[in-house]
Amino acid sequence: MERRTQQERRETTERALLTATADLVVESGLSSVTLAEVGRRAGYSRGIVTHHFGSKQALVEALVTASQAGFVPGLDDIDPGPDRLLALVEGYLGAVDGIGSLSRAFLVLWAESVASPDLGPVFRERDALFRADIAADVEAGRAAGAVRADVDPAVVAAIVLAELRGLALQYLVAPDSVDTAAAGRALREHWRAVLAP
Amino acid sequence: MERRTQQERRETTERALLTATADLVVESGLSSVTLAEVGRRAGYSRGIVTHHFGSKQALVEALVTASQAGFVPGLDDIDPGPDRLLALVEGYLGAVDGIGSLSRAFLVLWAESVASPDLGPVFRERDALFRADIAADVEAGRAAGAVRADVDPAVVAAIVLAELRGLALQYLVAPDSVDTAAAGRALREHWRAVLAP
Amino acid sequence: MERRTQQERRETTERALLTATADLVVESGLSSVTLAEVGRRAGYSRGIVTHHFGSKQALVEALVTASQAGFVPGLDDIDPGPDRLLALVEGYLGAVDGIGSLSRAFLVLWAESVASPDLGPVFRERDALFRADIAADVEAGRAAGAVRADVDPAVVAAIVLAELRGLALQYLVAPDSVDTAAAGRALREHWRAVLAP
Amino acid sequence: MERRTQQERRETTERALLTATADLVVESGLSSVTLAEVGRRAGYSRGIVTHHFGSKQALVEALVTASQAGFVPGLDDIDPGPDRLLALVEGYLGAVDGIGSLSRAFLVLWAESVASPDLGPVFRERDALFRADIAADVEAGRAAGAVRADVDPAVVAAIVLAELRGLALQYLVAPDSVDTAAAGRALREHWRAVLAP
DNA sequence: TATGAATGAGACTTCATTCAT
DNA sequence: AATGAATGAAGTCTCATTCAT
Repeated sequence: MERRTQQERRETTERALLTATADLVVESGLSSVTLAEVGRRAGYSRGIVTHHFGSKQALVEALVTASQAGFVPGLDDIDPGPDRLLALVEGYLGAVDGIGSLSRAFLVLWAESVASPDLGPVFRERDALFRADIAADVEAGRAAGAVRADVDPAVVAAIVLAELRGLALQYLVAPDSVDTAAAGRALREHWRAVLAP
Repeated sequence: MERRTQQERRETTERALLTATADLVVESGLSSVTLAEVGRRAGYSRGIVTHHFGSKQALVEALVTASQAGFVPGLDDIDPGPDRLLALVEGYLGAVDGIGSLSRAFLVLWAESVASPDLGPVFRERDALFRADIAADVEAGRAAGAVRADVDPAVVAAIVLAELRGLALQYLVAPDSVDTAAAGRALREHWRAVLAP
Repeated sequence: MERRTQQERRETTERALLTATADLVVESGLSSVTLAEVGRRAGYSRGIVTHHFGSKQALVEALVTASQAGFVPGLDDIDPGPDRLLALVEGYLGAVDGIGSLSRAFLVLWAESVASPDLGPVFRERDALFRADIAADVEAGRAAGAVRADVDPAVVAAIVLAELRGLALQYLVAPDSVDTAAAGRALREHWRAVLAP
Repeated sequence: MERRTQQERRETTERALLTATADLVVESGLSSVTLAEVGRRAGYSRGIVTHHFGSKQALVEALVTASQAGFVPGLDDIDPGPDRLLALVEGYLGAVDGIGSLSRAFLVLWAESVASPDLGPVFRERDALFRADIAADVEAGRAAGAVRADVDPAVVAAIVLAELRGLALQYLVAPDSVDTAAAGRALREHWRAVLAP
């Protein structure tokens, strides 16, 4: 046992608890995760979660926050427009098979949020932001003449969101059933062709 | 009050219980549905569900079975091939805004099955069948020269499944956020263009 | 086991639960009463209290209500005035050594309500009513010339309340330390002498 | 910041902790006082109480001891007899509205001790001493011919204890409901009249 | 001296299930 | 067929206590 400051101990423990929670969420869903099991999985006691987060609700909120990091690096460096959309599609699906616990948990929580009064609002808002970004890409393309005038940005946004989350979930629950990288390349071509003037 | 046979009374009650369960699943998710609440919502007492179905597990299984009816009528009359795929895409998304309680519950259960050891296998299998049907359409089209040779049927199947379920769920949780009928028409055009030789 | 209606079963059980709760409150105080122990003491299971009352709070409220019956019979037949006050004092203290579980629990709850945000308001209100009744007796006596003009009804009321509850509690916690019947007779004489014009 | 010895710092902290405990006891009762809240209220951390007192039990014992100081100054200078009793009654009730945290906590603890296996014995013993003092005053008066022969010292003692504690508690929970100073003067007159030969 | 991380016993509550009515 | 009384397993949360910093 090394000497560590209280601050370090706290951070180490909380990270371990979030990771354990993420793993359990992916394995069996949020509602069947128990605080005792999270503590045990993280290598601590039954009461550790309450000690650190105060309640299950607060643990889940911390997990949602921690899991929200987008997993396409470098995307923010690209200006809004069709190229950014194409990079997002291929990048997202290309990264799916290497994502960590937290990102896997994000996908599961997104699915479970569909009928959850607690999670619902959070993910509704996040989906709206996601769609707004994509719609902005389409709008920018139309304004620059790089995208056909008759495509509806809102419809494109909804379809892309459906494709990315839907494929990622299929891969998550049955990795052998779908080649996400190939799907990413295919979708890049689709959208390139469909959006081109 | 008409006279009815015992059989009829039983069926009426069970249908009411399944509908009540479906509504509750859509409202707040399967895990927060309680047998007492199902009975109350259906207009009966706390014990009615156990009396009819024996256990919660049996109720859920009955709901899953009852909710599985595909909601694109007439699809079985079309021969496998790209036309059937196009009809499915447009028909599915065109029907989304009019589906009943049971079909809405199916979508929610599908989402919740992602991390559920109980529901998971059932929906995994159903997804596989869905993809197989779509892949068969693509294969048939390739064999007949009506589809480009370089499209991968499995990739198309996974993408279409993602699009349909993903858009339906977006509509379910936020009806104002997506125009499913427009998305259906757009996707029909996409696939027509992408699959054409 | 006799046959009984559901209604009878429910009433029998609830009465048993309230009595068990009262006994436990007298023995060790409200805050150390557990629902499991109440169930066990009443001859039922751990979960029976929640089944019948829904929560500990509701059980306590039911106990407070059930324990509030005044324990001086026939007092309501006497008109307001000093005679009623004298009858109350002697009757109350004469009855103390024969009171049942519920009335004993009432005394304990009154004592515990002193610093309890939950019980406090209920007993504050009840004390106010008690004092109002006594003050009314004094007022009526003054109006009729049967009580000295210079006694303050509010002061008398507060003192009588203090005497009755204070003596009853002393008897409850240490029956050998105080002869409540003798105290009742003595107080009757005190008040007769003090109130007389 | 003055320099102080370790001893002084320790005493300052412990006094702050006892005062904080007393305030919390008055506000919401002993059983809902938590060590963490005591520490916080006193301006320290969660662990401070354990650090100084070792356990909750020890804290409570220290509070009971510290709160026991009688609050009628000068009483010990009067010889046993009816005059001392009269001075006690009027002095006690005259001082009630100015007592500090610790004395308020004493009253609350006395009430809560009614059904507390822990506190009970301590306060039983203290009540017995209190009654013995009063009974001694009555006895002394009878021996000196200053008190009627037919009064029972034990009965007087129990009644006086009931009156003082009962009125003090009424004032504590509802200061507007009782004028303790007026009650003190009234009771002094009562007892003077009742005890006189 | 003081803080606060970690533990675990024990409480309340929910809820599927069993069974008498 | 239907009700609802009773059970008990399992979860969340509180909190005194121990111990590292």
